[in-house]
Amino acid sequence: MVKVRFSPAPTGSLHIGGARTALFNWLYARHHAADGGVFVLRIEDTDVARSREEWVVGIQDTLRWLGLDWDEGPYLQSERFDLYLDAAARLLAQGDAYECYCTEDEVKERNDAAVAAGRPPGYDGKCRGLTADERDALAAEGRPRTIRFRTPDEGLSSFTDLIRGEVRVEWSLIHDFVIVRSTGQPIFFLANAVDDLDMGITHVIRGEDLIDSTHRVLALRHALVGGSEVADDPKFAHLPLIVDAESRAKLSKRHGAVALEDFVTAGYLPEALTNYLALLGWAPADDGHEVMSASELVAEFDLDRVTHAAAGFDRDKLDWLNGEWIRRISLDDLVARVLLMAQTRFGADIDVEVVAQAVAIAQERAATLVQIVDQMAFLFVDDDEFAIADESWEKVVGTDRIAEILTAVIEHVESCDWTVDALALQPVTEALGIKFRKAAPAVYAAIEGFHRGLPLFDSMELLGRDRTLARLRAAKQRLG
RNA sequence: GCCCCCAUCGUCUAGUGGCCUAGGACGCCGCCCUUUCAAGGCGGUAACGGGGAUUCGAACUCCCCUGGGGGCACCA
Repeated sequence: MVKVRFSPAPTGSLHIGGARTALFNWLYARHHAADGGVFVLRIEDTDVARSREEWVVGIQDTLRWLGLDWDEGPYLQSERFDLYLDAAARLLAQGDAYECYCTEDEVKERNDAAVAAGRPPGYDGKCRGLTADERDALAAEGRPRTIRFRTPDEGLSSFTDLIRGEVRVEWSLIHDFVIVRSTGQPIFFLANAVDDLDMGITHVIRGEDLIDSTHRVLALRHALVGGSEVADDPKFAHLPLIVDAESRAKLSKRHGAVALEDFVTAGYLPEALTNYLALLGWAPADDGHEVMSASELVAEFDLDRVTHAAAGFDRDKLDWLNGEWIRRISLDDLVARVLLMAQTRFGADIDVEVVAQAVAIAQERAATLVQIVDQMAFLFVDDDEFAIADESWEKVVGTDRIAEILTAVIEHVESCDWTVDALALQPVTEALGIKFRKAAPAVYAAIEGFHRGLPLFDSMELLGRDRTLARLRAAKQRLG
């Protein structure tokens, strides 16, 4: 039996790290389809103040875009508060939890004092031994009340991580923690423990940043179950974190895109993203083949090949993989994906046939969808709005004998029969004694607006003779 | 400060005591192809953090150091 869950907090859009966690869960579930292989989506929105409906929706959209379909859910923890509060009441009755009347500020103050005195921070257990009368008195003062879980004072907490092996820590280092806020809302640890139990989760696959919280969740689970039914504990697998390849620091906006949505708009394919993300912290047994489809990944994925060290996110390799995937999907498929972007950018009325032809040429050379759209832009810009990019114009002006070249090319295009053969410009510049490779950037820029882009023949054909001529003349005129 | 985790080319990684004069991929460099640039083909550069120990033999096992990361909330 295999049942996993991806449980994001809807406090922002799905980012690279979350997507990788979701992917590994999904891969694991699908790989173990024969054993049930259920993938659950659970939204952990217990922090009502920070959670937002739009993120709940956005995360699902992104998961769908990635092709990660779930079998159960989405469950919203905000709709299951009763369950958690019942559990808290039981823990209270069992004596595994107690009511705490310390305010947030007081706890913080005592914490700071402890640190200043060289003692470790953490709740000091002040309210642990409160009598019923003392509690009533504190409540009568109108003090806020939280519920804290009572952790053992000594001994060792340990669990076996599928990736890291035995993980142990001293209980004395884990202080009593809040499981129900003063607002009456449950906290992550509680909801997490209750739900994993209730939903019968068998494997918890998540980021390494959560490894230390595992002890607390497990203690809660055991208290809830009554005794330590360790045999029924889910198996844990903590994935290495994804960091910025350059700085080795946690991935953040400073290092470029981190939200999956940004990669969508930047023109990456879900096939490439899942492929790349899978390779971050995992490698197939035969690491000679890296371009892998989702189904290949599913077939080969397993937790025992997950690496241990933090993985650096390398945009260059993603770009390469994306190009590989652009070349692998069918032309029709690629056209469909590019069309939407192109229409948004150039207008809904653009000629689909022209788009299709441009895509066909770009497919074998581009790295991203945006690059493809960029490269066809010259076809959809009105001639009176067409302008050569500054960067390219500088190159043009810097070209030797540029006026001569443009003049010769214009004359040639005017007099040729506008057939593929007649479009050959190489002899034109060579008649001037100039190698075409020297003259090329200027001609490209004049016609495509950029000194790098689609092949010249095709571009001229797609543009048509009149517009080609108009642009060449405009470039010559701009030279003065 | 305390606790935990981690450590092979710039990056992702293969490697589980001899097959390693350490393999692949991205990047980078060079060449080829070429109506610019790309794409593609071919080739090259480049790593076991340091010190002990175990062993006939260590990238692989153990210890220490160093370095990096994570955690210690009424966030998740």
